[in-house]
Amino acid sequence: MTDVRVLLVDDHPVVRAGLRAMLTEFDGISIAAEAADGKAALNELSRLAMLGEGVDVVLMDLQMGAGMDGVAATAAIRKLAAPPPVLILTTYDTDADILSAVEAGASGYMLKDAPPEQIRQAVFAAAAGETVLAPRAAALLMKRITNPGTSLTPREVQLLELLATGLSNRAIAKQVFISEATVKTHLVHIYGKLGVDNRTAAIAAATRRRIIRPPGQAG
Amino acid sequence: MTDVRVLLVDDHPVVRAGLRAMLTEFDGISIAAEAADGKAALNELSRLAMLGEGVDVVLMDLQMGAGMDGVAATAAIRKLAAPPPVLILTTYDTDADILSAVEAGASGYMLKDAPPEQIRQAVFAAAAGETVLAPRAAALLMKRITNPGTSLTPREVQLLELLATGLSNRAIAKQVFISEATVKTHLVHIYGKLGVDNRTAAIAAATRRRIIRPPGQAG
DNA sequence: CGGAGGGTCAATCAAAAGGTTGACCCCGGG
DNA sequence: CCCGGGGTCAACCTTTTGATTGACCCTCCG
Repeated sequence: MTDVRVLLVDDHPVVRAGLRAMLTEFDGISIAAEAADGKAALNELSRLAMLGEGVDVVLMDLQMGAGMDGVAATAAIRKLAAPPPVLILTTYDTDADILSAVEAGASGYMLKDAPPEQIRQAVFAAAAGETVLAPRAAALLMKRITNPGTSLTPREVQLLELLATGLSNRAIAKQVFISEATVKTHLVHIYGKLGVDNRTAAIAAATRRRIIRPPGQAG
Repeated sequence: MTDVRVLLVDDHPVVRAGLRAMLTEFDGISIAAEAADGKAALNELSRLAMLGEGVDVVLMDLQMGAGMDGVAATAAIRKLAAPPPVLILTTYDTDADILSAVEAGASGYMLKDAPPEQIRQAVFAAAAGETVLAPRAAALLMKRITNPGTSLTPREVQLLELLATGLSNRAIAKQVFISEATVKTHLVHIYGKLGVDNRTAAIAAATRRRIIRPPGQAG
């Protein structure tokens, strides 16, 4: 049986070097190519396809500073003709990260602090078409299925965004042409869903779960 | 001339492997040991010292999930008898990270997305007792010197960080062992310096100016 | 048709945050 | 030596926020 051919996608040269060193030490795994962002990954895939060299697993970081991010890249890869499984290997295990990765079609979700042996097993499992999830990722998905009623409505997300810009309840009310009382009602719902009890904690929680962009970030 | 002996401190096996692979490829650098957190780093230093094997540079990550974090570890190392220079190699370049690292006695501050050649040069520079700073870190420190009046004090930055995690004034007070009154005093100063009038706006302003990392991001 | 869920608003009370003033300590530099 | 900046704390008061309850109006869907 030939090696499992892996495409590394990570914007940090250090991390790529680490994965390369780690994975090439294992029998049965070889690095087909590397890419620093999502676009480069797609380029590599098509380049390798033209050479007749398949990729068995894409090892993808979610957080990438510039260019196409991991979620977009995963979604794009899954739209290819014969898409290889995408195994997410990232630093954070937040709800939004996990959910958006799974939604985008990832075959697995592992954390970078996992021991090498676990990463090795995950690569083989993904190559074999199996799904591999870090414990927290698995737990989250279970919880989502059993208890789907906890997601924020578009309106709540909108208020959350305004909240994060530093506006007061009154200012938010004026901004969206509702009363301050209604703003309060929404905030209570938001706090409940996020499991917090004040606005700054809501911003922190929503930012961490990538429900909203970090305050003050353009876009 | 013998190799520059480096102690790697990072909680991610992948990153350690990457740095090891990257650095050992350069002439004149060898890896003395590795550690997954601050405590382990101190242990390694004392172990190597007993063997008569010095360490020329400690390459330290700031963000480490469990155990002693990078700042505490740096401070602890600088208190040793013949402390090796500590070169911070981290993901973020916020004011808070930079300032606390420099205060703790770091000899340099580099970002993980720096090209390998820059990291190599930084290691040699640190080993030679020089100070190496990423552009943003250098700019921040220059600004501190030329214009200290309008910038936040370390204490204020510290409170700002806690603020951004969603803590109440009382919770912040307990966290840093001061009274709630003092927290309020600091916040008033912070609002004045940032030109805002409430805590959420302060978080937004501080995040936008990269004084603090976005709320909820690991650190 | 009749809920269910989302959005709107109000009244009320309790808690937290914000603004102001004044005070004390410590340290480093003119 | 004294002054200023940073850090600490207190008392007081105003404003904002949070919690609770109850209500009305939509629209979508079984």
